[in-house]
Amino acid sequence: MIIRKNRSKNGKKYRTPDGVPADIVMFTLTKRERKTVTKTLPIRELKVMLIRRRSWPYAGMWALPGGFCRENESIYDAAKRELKEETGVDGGHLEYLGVYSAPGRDPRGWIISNAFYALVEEWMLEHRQAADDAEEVGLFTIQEALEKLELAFDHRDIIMDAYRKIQHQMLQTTIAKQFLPEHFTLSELYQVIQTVVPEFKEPNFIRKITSTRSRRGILEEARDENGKPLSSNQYSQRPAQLYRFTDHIPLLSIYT
Amino acid sequence: MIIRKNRSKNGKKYRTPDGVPADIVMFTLTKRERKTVTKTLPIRELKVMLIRRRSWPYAGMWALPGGFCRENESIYDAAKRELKEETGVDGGHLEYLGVYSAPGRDPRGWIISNAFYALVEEWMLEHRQAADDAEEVGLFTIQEALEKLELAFDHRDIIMDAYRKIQHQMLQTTIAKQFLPEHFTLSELYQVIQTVVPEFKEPNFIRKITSTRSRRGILEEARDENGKPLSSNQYSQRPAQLYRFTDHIPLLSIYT
DNA sequence: TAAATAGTGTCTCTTAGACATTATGGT
DNA sequence: ACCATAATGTCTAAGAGACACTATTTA
Repeated sequence: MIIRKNRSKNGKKYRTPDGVPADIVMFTLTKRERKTVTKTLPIRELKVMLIRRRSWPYAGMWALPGGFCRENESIYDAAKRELKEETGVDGGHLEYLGVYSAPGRDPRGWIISNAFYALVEEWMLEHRQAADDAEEVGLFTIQEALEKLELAFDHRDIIMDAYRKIQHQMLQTTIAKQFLPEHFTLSELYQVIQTVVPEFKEPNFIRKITSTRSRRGILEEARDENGKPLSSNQYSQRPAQLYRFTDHIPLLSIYT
Repeated sequence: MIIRKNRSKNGKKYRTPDGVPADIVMFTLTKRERKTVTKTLPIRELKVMLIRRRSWPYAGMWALPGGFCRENESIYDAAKRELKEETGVDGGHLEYLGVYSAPGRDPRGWIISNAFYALVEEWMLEHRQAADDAEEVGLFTIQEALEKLELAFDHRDIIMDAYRKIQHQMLQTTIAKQFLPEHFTLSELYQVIQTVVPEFKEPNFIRKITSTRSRRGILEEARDENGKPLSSNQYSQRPAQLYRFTDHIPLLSIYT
C-alpha cells in the first residue's frame, strides 16, 4: 500500500485517501403472476442486486455494485456511470444515501465510500446479462441479503441503511411511483407500499386516499383525452379506476 | 498541484483525491431579552457560524469551519474534532448532511467535502474567542449569510441545503429539543419552531399538542419528585406548565 | 385594575376507523 | 349463480379550526 501525503497549511504532512468510490444499493420490485383461477394482483417482492466479487479482497463474496470516482466527475455522476457499467441499468431513480468512512473498512487502503440507492423497474434489468461481461449478478430479497449471504466490506450496514431509508421514503414521499406504471390502481399502490413496508396497514386506504382533503392532491384520476375516467380490469373482475401521481408531495409535521 | 495516481484492477491508473474534508454548518439559536415593561419571551434568531479565511484560496472570504479527515478517523470523527478545534464547541447535535464533489469546487485540487450540520446552544459558544487562535469567527442570520456575504467554495449551496434540512427536521423530528432546556413551556417550543420555520402557523398549538391522541407521547408534563406539575413564570405573568420531550418520535405517512 | 400571557369552552365541519352493503364483470 | 375485487354507505368517536372566554400573575 502506497501512502500518499499532502501538506496542510501548517506544514504538517497528511496522507490522502486512496480512493472515493460510489456504491449502489439497487432495489427493484419483482412481479410474479400468481396461478389462480381468477384475475388477481401479481406477487411483488423487493429485491436488491448484488455482484459476486472475483478478486481480492473478499473474492467470491457478494458486494454492492460500484466503483471509484474519477477526477472529472461528481460522485453522483460516478454512481450513475457505475450503475450503467455494472448492471446495465440506465435510468431509474438514483439518490444519495450517505458516506461510509470507518477506518479499516477496506483492506485495500483508506477508501471512503459514498453510497447511493437506486430504484429501477424490473424491465430495466432485462439486459443485465449482456451488460455485465462475466460478472455474476444476483437479485436477492432483503432478508436473503442481510441474513443468508456473507457480504463484502461494510455492505451489510449500507444495505440496512438503504432499506430503512427506502421504507421511510415510501411513506413520506411519492417514490412509490418508481415502482408503478404511469397509471395504476389503488390496490396496486397499496400493494407496492406494503411490499416495501410490511407494517403498513390501512383498511380504508381507498377511501382515505380519494376523499380526504389533506390527501387530495397527491393522486388524481387518470382520464383519457375526452375526460372520461380510465379504468383497468387487468387484476380484477370489476374494473378499477386508474390513478396517477401528481407532482404534489404534502409536507408533514409531528406538531400539526 | 501534485497528481497522484492509483492503479485499478484492470491496470489503468487513476488519480486519487487530494483530500476529503468535513465542513460543518453550525447553527445556534440566539436569545436576546426584549426591553418591555412586563415579562415576555426573548427574541430568538437562527444563526450560522462562519470563519473568515486567512489564506489562499478565497482569502478574506467567509467559509464554513472544517478541515481534512485523517486516515485513522471516520468523517464523523473528523467533523467532531474540527468543530471543537475551530469553534471551541464540544457537544451538541452533529449530523451528516451530504457530500459535495462537483469537479472544480476547490481550486486546491480534487477535494471532496462531506458536510455536517451542528445544532448547539448559545452558551456552548461562550468560549469561542479563546478556542480559536486568531481565527475570526462570526455569527450570521441565514439571510445575511446567503444574501449579503460572499462565501468561499460552494459553501452557499451547503448552507442552503443545511437550512432546508434543519427546517424539515424541525417539523418531522424532535430536534427542537436541541434549542431548548430540559424543561420548557409550550410557548417557547412554539417560538423555537417558528424561528426555524417561519411558515409554521398553528393557532391551537397548545391544545393540539396536549390533548390529541396522535400527539400524546411526544411531550410530557414536567413534574417534581412528588409528582406535582412544574411551571414557570419566567416569561409570563401567569405561570405556564413546563414540558419535556419524551424519546418518542411519531412516524408520519402521506397516505394515512 | 390594566396588561399580558396561559389555558379552556364551545361550536361546526371533517376525518378516523370499523363494518356492512352494493357494484361489476369473469368463470 | 357464484366468486373476487372495487367501491360506497353508515355510524360513532375523535380531531381540526375558529373564536370567545376565563385564569393567573405583575406592574
